[in-house]
Amino acid sequence: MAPLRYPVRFMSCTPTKNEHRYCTSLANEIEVKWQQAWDETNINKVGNPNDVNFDISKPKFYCLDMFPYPSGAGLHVGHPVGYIGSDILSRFKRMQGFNVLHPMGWDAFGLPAEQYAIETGVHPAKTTRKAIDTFRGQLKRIGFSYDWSREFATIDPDYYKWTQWIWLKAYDSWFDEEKQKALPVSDLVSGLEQKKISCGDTPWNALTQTQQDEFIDSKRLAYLGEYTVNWCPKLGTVLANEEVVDGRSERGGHPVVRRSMRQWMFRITAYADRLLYDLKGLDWPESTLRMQKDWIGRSEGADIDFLIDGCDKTIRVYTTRPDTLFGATFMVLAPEHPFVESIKTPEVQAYVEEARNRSDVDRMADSKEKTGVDTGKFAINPANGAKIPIWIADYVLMGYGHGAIMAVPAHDDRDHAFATAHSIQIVEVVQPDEPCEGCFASEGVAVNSASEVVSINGQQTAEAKQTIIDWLKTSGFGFGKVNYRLRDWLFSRQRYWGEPFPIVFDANGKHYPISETSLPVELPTIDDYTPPVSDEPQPLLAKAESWVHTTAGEAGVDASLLSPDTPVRREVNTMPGWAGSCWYELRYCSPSCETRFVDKEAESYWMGNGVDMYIGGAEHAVRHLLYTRFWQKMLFDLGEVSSNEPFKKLFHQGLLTSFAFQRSDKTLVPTTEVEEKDGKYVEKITGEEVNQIIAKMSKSLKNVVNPDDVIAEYGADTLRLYEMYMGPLEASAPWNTHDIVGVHRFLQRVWRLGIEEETGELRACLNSEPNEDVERSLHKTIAKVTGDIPQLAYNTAIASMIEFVNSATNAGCITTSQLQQFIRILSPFAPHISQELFARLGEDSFVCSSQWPSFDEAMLTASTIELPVQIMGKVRGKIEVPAEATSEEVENAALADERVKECLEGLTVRKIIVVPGKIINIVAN
RNA sequence: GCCGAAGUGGCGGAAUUGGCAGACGCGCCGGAUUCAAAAUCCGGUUCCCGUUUAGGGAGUAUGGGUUCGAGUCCCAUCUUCGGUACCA
Repeated sequence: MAPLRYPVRFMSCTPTKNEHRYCTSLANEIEVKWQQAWDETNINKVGNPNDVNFDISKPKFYCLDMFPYPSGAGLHVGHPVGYIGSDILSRFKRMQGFNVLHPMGWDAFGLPAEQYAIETGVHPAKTTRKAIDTFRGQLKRIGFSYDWSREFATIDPDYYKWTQWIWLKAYDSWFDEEKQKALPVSDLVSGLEQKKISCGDTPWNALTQTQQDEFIDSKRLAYLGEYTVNWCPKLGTVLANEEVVDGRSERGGHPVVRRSMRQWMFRITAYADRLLYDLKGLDWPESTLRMQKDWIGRSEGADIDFLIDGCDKTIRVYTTRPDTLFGATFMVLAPEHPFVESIKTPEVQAYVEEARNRSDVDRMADSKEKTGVDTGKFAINPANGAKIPIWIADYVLMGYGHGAIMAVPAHDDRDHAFATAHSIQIVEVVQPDEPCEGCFASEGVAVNSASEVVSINGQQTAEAKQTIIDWLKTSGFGFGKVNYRLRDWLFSRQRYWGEPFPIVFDANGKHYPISETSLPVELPTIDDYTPPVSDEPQPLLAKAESWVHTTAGEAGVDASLLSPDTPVRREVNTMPGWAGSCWYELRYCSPSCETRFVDKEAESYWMGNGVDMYIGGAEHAVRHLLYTRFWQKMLFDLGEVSSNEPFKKLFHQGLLTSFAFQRSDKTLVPTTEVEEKDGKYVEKITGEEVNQIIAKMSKSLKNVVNPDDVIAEYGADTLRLYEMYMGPLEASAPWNTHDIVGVHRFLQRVWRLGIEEETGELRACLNSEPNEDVERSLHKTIAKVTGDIPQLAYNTAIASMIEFVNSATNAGCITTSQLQQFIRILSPFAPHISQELFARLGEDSFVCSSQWPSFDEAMLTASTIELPVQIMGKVRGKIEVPAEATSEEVENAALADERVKECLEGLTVRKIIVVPGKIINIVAN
């Protein structure tokens, strides 16, 4: 029975008495020694513009990793992939003379710690701090060159003080549509007072104080809005759509009700256009730009008002196809549409009730089957006066457009399915240019689209749209409209473990901000983390009663807003997990600044045109990046930061996968329950054959590899090298324990280039004359690595270094200077072994502070080159020519070649193609 | 369904603008070293035919096309992965 190939580990070297070989124990010894030395000398600490010894004339490079959520389980080998990538780039840039900002911190608010607190009563801060210590220890052992003096966690009061401060900024700002930017609320008020800004039909000074407050509140970038949530009274919490299955909580199966709650929102939709437009200037992966565009979802169309038959009300719909107005044979309202309340028939009420308690996910799950109910009411098509029935159906969503549509069954798949299911009339109004099957939803020529008031017959779709929009405008039935899929951002969470909102409510429910000087609003400690069971949504924080109920003065509300002894109630919702990660890239510039969220000068130096390289997983391609961009733009508008976009260049590292095993019914078998038999994988217990598949590393699959184990086995340098050698950094690749030994052997050969293994002394031949081939190979390798690193093409850079070491090994000698240069290009990848060899070669300084080697262009080309000769596209021979040979000389040399002559016998040469330096192709028949 | 990315040896992968397909590593095979093993070193390793050699043929998911020449460009199809999900 063969042993299982995975996850059994292989010893890199058998325990040996030879302590001078680069084996497990020596690697670990070297690594720990230098890590301590780097720590003690603060070698990776970088200053700021105003610090002494800071050379501001050097170019800057801000290289940022997406900071991790420190889970209790610690790191697995997938975590460091991106970090190794950014570390290599940072080290390379330092050696090239850049000031490099390369920080690390912790995205530390999060659900797991709160869940754990609920189960065990341990304060989330305690759990989280412990996890951070574990993570930090693991990261340090990999030898990353982070400037640890800049480390912080989002749960630090010193940090979330400023998260709260930024939120207050948003609360105190509004979006000026005309100027397309955020401005302080005070500008809005003075604009209203000076009548430069209108607040509707009633003049500003005729409004009551309450009306004025309401108007202002309706303009704030951070505002209170109504939002439908999944409330689970039993769990005492709001659940995400995916956590609700069939109207019950996924965990525990408790009933979930959908209800509207007043919650803090961000007016991100105001920035939709800018968030979309500014994508143009970003050096980001194309796929991520695409996803951001789709998420924002800009569309052009028209708002159209339909009169209701028999009353003077109208219902507004949004459509991207105003040209199909004549084909609108019915109207559909979302169940939550305000007009629905006025319809009291039992069928409608039953349908609405049922739809309300279906989550969005459920509604979409059975999207094939279109349910709905007829209201019995009619709307009037403004184009032709036709009476069309009004239906209610949950395929129309309240959250998009106006929650109402004009249904054109002939030219929309969903409307078509609905009309077919409910036997509603279908009228064709667009003719395809070429005949087609089924429902025709694209562009063509308008037909059946004429009435006394407007006609578009014969017009192409684009023209027809414009005609209808123009007519809508003149007739007053509507207007052209740009719409977005993006919605305002729900920023309240009914959790304990998050940033508290710096705001309080008086007895009337009116809100007052806490003054800047009283920040941070710290989380109170509570004894019991079990959520309150209640029908009325009550976040966990509500349990801290003495904290919640306080006075304006105690809470820190400015006395000019509210008298200090006024009783107030604190906001008991907290901010979502995204909050802390929306501006952390700014804080790293000056993490201990006490007077500002970021020191102005440090910010403009490091963030001048955004982060130069941001590396992280594609799973954050939409939300984190969009939210951070939004905060950045807000702060930019308010003059707080110098850059309009936070991340100039973005890179996604690939997912590190691992082997897992699947039964024939596709259920998964833990790796430990599988063994290899005659080249097949079988489940130990049953003996059944299982399939080897590639899957994410996860606890449940028991296929997680811990970096600590790999380091104990091979050392951190080998781990780093292996993870970078697996394939392109952006691609996913399966972890294969087998392959690690390859790069470990490479390091052993590197070691042997300099060190006599028997004695541990430097090799005698280091003082010999340089070998010409080795010298050429070195220059080629320096050129290759220098070119590959900025592109993060580490796998090919490593391959070329392996080639160099192989050729130097074969040559039998290398000079001190050659080895020293090679060590410098190796050092970003394998910093420890490089440092050790660097020191042994007699250098006092650190290799990471040395200069990046240069190469001689002239050494890259050989004096003679070998060219393949093709005849009719097949290689038939090779010729050797001087590198500078002319096409004619090359041609003659090719025709003179014996082997070529042989192959050309009996053929007539028609044409000869010479590609200089590449190939010769002879066309003959 | 829609959008995006990708399909290359036994495996991970290389091939910068169309120019010697399979660099480099793993594994495997053979050899050296060793009492033996491990480790290390050297050589070989896409497949098929040719007993060896010389050589020949096929080959980058599939089927077509453009070109002197295609992994690379164009069209169609299939598969896998990721994102998204009735957005009117």
